[in-house]
Amino acid sequence: MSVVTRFPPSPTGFMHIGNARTALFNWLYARHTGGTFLMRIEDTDRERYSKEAVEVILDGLRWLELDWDNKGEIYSQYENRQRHIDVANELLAAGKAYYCYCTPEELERMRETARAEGRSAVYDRRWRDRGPSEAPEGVKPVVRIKAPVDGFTVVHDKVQGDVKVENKQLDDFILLRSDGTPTYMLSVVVDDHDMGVTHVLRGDDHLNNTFRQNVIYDALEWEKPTYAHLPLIHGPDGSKFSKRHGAQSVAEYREMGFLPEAMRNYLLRLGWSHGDEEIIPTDRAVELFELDGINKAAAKFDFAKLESLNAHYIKLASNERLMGLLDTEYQKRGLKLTPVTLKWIFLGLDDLKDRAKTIVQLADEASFYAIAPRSFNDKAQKALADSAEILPGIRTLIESAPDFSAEPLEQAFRDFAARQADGKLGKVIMPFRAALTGATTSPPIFKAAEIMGREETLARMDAAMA
RNA sequence: GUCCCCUUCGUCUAGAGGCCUAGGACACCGGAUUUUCAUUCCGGCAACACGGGUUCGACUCCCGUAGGGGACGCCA
Repeated sequence: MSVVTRFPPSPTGFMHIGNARTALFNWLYARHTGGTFLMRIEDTDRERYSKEAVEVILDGLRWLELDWDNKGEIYSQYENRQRHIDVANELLAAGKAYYCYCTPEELERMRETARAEGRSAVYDRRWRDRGPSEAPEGVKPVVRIKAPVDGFTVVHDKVQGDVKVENKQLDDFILLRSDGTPTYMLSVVVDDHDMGVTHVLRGDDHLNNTFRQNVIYDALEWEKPTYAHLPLIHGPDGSKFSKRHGAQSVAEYREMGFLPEAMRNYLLRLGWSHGDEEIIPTDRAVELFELDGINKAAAKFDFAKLESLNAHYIKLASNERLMGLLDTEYQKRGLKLTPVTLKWIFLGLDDLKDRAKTIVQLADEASFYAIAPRSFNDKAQKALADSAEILPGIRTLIESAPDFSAEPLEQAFRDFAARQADGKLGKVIMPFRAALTGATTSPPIFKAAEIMGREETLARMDAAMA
């Protein structure tokens, strides 16, 4: 039987990093097995629903390059609501579900009692065996399922193993609300069944729900999917990953200059492993991804490791792609690139990309090509001042160099340093670097000079000396 | 409170009873390379939560304790 997985986010307005990993795992498993990866939006909560919120999720998925099948169609839980209602009515007709006329106040009291008595099940099943003839006037009932009262239920989970819970911990939960709309618990089961989902990979926080969902599967005599509950991602301090830990949504990571393939590699290794392999590009991940490589314990998010992976993938990225990324980054900054500066950056990229951990950093480091320094930082000023007396000599060097390319230029500087600066290379190179970039750190400076050419180099030198 | 899950270096993890003197990666510290900063390369520091069992032998199996997390909605 072919594998069918699914990713069912609710449109909350942003794509949480944990959800992104869930999507990745579902996608990988489908791709690995040659199965199908489906997309469904859990949009039954109409108050929260908006088209924009859905788009945000889809954008996140597209950015991560996790494509879904079924010709790109997206299932809508809301659109299937009639089917969910029909199923509930079937259960009602079969005597496997019943109307419950409890008021919210009654329920609240039951909750208090349950808690006081140290029970986890809340509802006391008072309407389970009463007929609708006893129904109070004017109360709209909910539909509840008849869950097993005795014994225990076991969930066979691919990650957590066999998890056993006593049935008395569960109560007769709601299928249809008093306004007739289906609850999440019912809808997931029906949709998963109708979509032919064979493997449910989702966050650990759903493990408890699984017991309830299985009650529905059993009542309907449907075959249950294979479950794999993924451990959660925690913040660096071990608590739930929240705003104060930094970026929560994939969109923010994109903003910060992370590459999607780096995100995928990092997220994959957060909770999944294959021996000692660390650098796992996506095609390799598809080849290797098995459920038994999933770890059971929650993992803490580590920005430093993400950055190091990102640096790795930046080095691998083509200069053409990097140019595109830089272009959008500079647009955000309102910095306009001319055909000339564009070319300079492109030529400088081989040196630049070895140094950056993020696209944002890359843009920072490349920006001296785009704009001549308008000011000099403290260290640069000092370098310029310390070498004030030999600045004219450096200028002449630039002006008269017979071959304005990196190596001969460097040789000329070395010779000059030997003659005019007691052999101290730094004394001539640092002010030169400062003049060209406005800073005392930069990519190899003679290469940069070669790229910008004699004219620009001279102009910057003059500006620095002014 | 009740139920469920988890626990190896600071972090992500390898480890399926002897292969473990517990391995790798990131971070950190040192060194080499280098015109700067990086990169790269070499080296170092650093962990089986605790207590009981089982076994000839336990990081690996069992029980308990502690700590962490999750779930207990007419939300999803």
